[in-house]
Amino acid sequence: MDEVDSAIVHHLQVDGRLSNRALAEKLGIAPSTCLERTRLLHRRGIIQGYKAQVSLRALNRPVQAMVSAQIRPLRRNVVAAFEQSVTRLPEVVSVYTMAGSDDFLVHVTAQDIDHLHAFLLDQFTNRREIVGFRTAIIYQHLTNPVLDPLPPTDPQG
Amino acid sequence: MDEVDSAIVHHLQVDGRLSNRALAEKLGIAPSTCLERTRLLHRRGIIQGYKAQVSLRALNRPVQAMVSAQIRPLRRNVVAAFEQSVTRLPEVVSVYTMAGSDDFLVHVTAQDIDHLHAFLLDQFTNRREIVGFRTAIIYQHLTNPVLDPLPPTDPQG
DNA sequence: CCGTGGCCCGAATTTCATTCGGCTCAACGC
DNA sequence: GCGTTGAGCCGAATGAAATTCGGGCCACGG
Repeated sequence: MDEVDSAIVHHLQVDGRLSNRALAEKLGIAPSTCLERTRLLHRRGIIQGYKAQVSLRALNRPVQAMVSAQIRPLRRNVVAAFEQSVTRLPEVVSVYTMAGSDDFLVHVTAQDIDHLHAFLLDQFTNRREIVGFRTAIIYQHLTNPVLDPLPPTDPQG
Repeated sequence: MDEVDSAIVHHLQVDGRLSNRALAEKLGIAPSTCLERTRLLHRRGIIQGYKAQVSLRALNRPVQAMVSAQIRPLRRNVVAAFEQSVTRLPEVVSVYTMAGSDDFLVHVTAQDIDHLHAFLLDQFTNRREIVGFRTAIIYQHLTNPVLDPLPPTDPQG
């Protein structure tokens, strides 16, 4: 993971369909070298894959909310079952398993407020293990376009 | 946005580097047709781009946290400035602008707990507009691999 | 019945991915 | 000092893919 690797990762985060030749040219290395580097990044699990970014509006999902939930008992199998089943629901974008007063944050999307409400009644109110949840509407979700490696500095410095 | 378009979006969410030929074959259409469809999805803004998925461990960011913050005054320019500047910080993955008791949720990553603490002291404690924030550690972050269009059903049904 | 436009197709061309033999250089042992 | 070894890089050659484009099919409207 030298600086060439970092640059590859950086550029592929900006444009995941960048051609190998174009990438090589950006870095000032030969296409064959670039290909080998990139393949190694895959094999080492540093690049885990590529995904198209899709407009939530176009997917008929303009309403977003964050649901914080507490479940009991907090046993391994209960936690794992909750994570797995909730992640699979089509309305769910992602699930954060948390330390603190909430056990989970669930990012959900829906067609409109009515569907959001129906979803919560069907999927959260009904579950035995959920002892409480709160829903907060998301006005906007901004994402950092690129995550580069953080330098190994001293936190004091 | 017929079912062929949905299938294209679906497959490119699973594998953003799927070749046009392979995609065409999956859908049972000609490569030229598939290319035209896909280009239209780009032009209409339905597919917004492609991003490599990168291991946070490999980027030296094994620690994740969710920071909920309240800012005052809740004026348009203050809100926008906060969103913009925070999203740009390298430790920040994404920023949710919220309705409810918290104004923002900020997903942050750091090398370790010490760096997380230093980051919060530097970037949150110092800001005038932040009147309070709480930090919760994220044990795990699961993501739904695919977001398909939600059907236009009745929420009661 | 006869355009017209939307959508699709397949062949041709250009560009790209991938392979592979060879080069350089630094580290190592003798 | 000197040969060996291995890692990493390069560029030409080959095969595959992206892209273009002329044309076919079909539903629709006059």
